[in-house]
Amino acid sequence: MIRNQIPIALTRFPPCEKKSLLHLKTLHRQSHFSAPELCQATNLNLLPVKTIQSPSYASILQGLKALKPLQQVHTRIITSGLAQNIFLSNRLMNSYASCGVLTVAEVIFQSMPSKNVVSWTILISGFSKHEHYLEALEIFRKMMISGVLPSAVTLASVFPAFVHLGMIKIGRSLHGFLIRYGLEINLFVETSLIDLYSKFGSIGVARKQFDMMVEKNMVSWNAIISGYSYNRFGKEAVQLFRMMQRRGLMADSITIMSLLAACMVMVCQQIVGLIHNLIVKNGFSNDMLVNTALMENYLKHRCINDAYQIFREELPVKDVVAWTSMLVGLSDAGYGKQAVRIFDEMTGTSNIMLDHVAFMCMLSCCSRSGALQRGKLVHSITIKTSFGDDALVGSATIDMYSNCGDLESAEKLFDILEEKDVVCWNAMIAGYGMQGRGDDAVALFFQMKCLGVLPDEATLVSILCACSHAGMVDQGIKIFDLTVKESCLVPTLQHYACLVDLLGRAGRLYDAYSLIHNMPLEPDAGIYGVMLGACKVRKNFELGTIISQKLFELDPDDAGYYVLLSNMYAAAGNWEGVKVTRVSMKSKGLKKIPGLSTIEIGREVHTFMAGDTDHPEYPRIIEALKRLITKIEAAGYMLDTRLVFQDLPDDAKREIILHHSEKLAIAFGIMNTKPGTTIRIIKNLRICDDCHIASKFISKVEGREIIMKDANRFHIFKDGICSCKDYW
DNA sequence: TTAGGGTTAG
Repeated sequence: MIRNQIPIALTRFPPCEKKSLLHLKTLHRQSHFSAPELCQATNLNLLPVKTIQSPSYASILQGLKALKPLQQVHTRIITSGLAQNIFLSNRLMNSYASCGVLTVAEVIFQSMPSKNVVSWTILISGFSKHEHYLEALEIFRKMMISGVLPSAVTLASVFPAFVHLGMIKIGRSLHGFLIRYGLEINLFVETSLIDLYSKFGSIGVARKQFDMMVEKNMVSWNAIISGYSYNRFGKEAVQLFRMMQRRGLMADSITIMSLLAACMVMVCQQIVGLIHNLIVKNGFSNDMLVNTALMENYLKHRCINDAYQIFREELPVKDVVAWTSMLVGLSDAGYGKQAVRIFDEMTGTSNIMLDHVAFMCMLSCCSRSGALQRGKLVHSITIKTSFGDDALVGSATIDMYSNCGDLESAEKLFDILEEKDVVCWNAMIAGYGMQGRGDDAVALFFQMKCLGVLPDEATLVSILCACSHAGMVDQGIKIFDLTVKESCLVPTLQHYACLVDLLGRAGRLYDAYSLIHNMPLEPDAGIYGVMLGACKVRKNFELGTIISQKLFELDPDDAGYYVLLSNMYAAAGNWEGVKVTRVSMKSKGLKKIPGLSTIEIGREVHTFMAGDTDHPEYPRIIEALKRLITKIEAAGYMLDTRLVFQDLPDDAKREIILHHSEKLAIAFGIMNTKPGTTIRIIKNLRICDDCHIASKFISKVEGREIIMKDANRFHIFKDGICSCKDYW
């Protein structure tokens, strides 16, 4: 209604521009007129230059957010000789900054004969809002040097920059500055401080700040709720939300996003449903961001149908984040096949603007599932879209090749990648490590250090694992000591677990045991688990029994440790021990994780489980496997029934061993690939001893290279020999 | 001033 009055208003106030513009300004506030429309309506170019005074320009500029009319007004201001006006220059800068044209804003700033605190603040806020944090801080620094006292608004504008750059000390000292100058009583500044402290992990200080605030608005409530979510205090975030509701405030989309982030760190599916109701009730069902976050929650809680419902129906327009979230969510929740479908849609259509995060996630999915062909496809797309030069995407690609066992491609890429970050080096070191190439891993580690790249926690894990798999005990210990001494790296439990593994695997069980007792950290179940594994490999059943007792005290609900102990008893022929362990496992309702082997044939990923007859080609696979076993038996393979850790008749044991998932996958691979083709298999657990022996024979009689990745490392079987040299 | 997807090991 009001919109229609504008042309009439113009005809009514033709020459008296000041009055008309003031009237237009009022109309503009009421009518939400867009800036270009308003500018056109004022018909600037038809009015004589001198008739427009600076307050009118200031009014026009206030609502101006489109570049073209802004440039027109700017030209007019210059020709009117008003360019030196500090008030108008500030407004101009503000408008250019809002349009994202920071360079012009900066030029105006530089050309101003005198600047006030508002001029500085506008420029700082402009850079900060457009995520140019370093530039924002540099201008702030110059402002302080020139002796201009920042206002509360200036500080509220620089705080986000400190937060994003993780500059905790300066942020805190500025808080002190605020108090000294009595600037802290400002809603904006106080809210910025809540965000600053919670992002720096001081949620208690943030909460104090929040409680102290006399005036609170929606944004302050959102800041503290998101602060709790960010610090993984899901329950507290929800509690504060309830408090907010009791004060009569309605949740906006930001509140809901923060609550959904809180649910991601809680194991409480019910709350997700409640928030879903809130979304519908408060009218956010069409919000893409809210829907994406809700979908992630359903995936996290494995409510896959609800997630699909949102993805397919509530998100008619999906951006790259929605696609990436769906892919990662499905993959993390263990829905591999569904994840592959999303993956294919992402690579198969040009409608999705893939970005570097999407590529990284896609490569990570391929890496985890060993899908080399799909990984190669993503690599080729990154090259075509010039994302290949990105250090982060490059790292993810190297990791994908390393994890899929294609070290040659990993090396090639590693050599040509110009910007190598620490993750790149880690991925390559881990790649060598997983294939037992300890010398190469160590050489690369020292090369990295020579080039000045600082090793991080993951580097140390990777290099220690590499030494462990290669049996390089002394070298590993030396690197551990050196790294801890030279860098500020504080070793974690994971690092000690690697050391225990390094010693234990090499048979130095008592050194490993003494390390557990003497290390500066309290040992956890993970460390004892590694130790138990070493006892099993080294057949030290006495020590193994002691360790397992400790383990069951610390983590009584992990089925893996029971299986390990039971297998150890079985290997020693202690069937009573096996029985007791199995019964105790059953009484706790614990189930062994089934062994799974996957193989990629063409673009299909096939998964096999021992004794699982679901595969459509199962009868053919079994026939092929039988023929294969006869062939390797003729070559000297002898099936060892002692490896079945259950008290069963020999025939039954033979059946079990013959139907292990690794063997099914190998037989299927041979059936479906041309002679001579390399067979790549991924197993989720440690490869079984019999399958290890059988694979060596198969590689020889079939003339095939078999690359098998198990939970620990790669085994490359060729001509009857395994790359691990039977040390794993 | 508050809010979405993030590569490395095990």
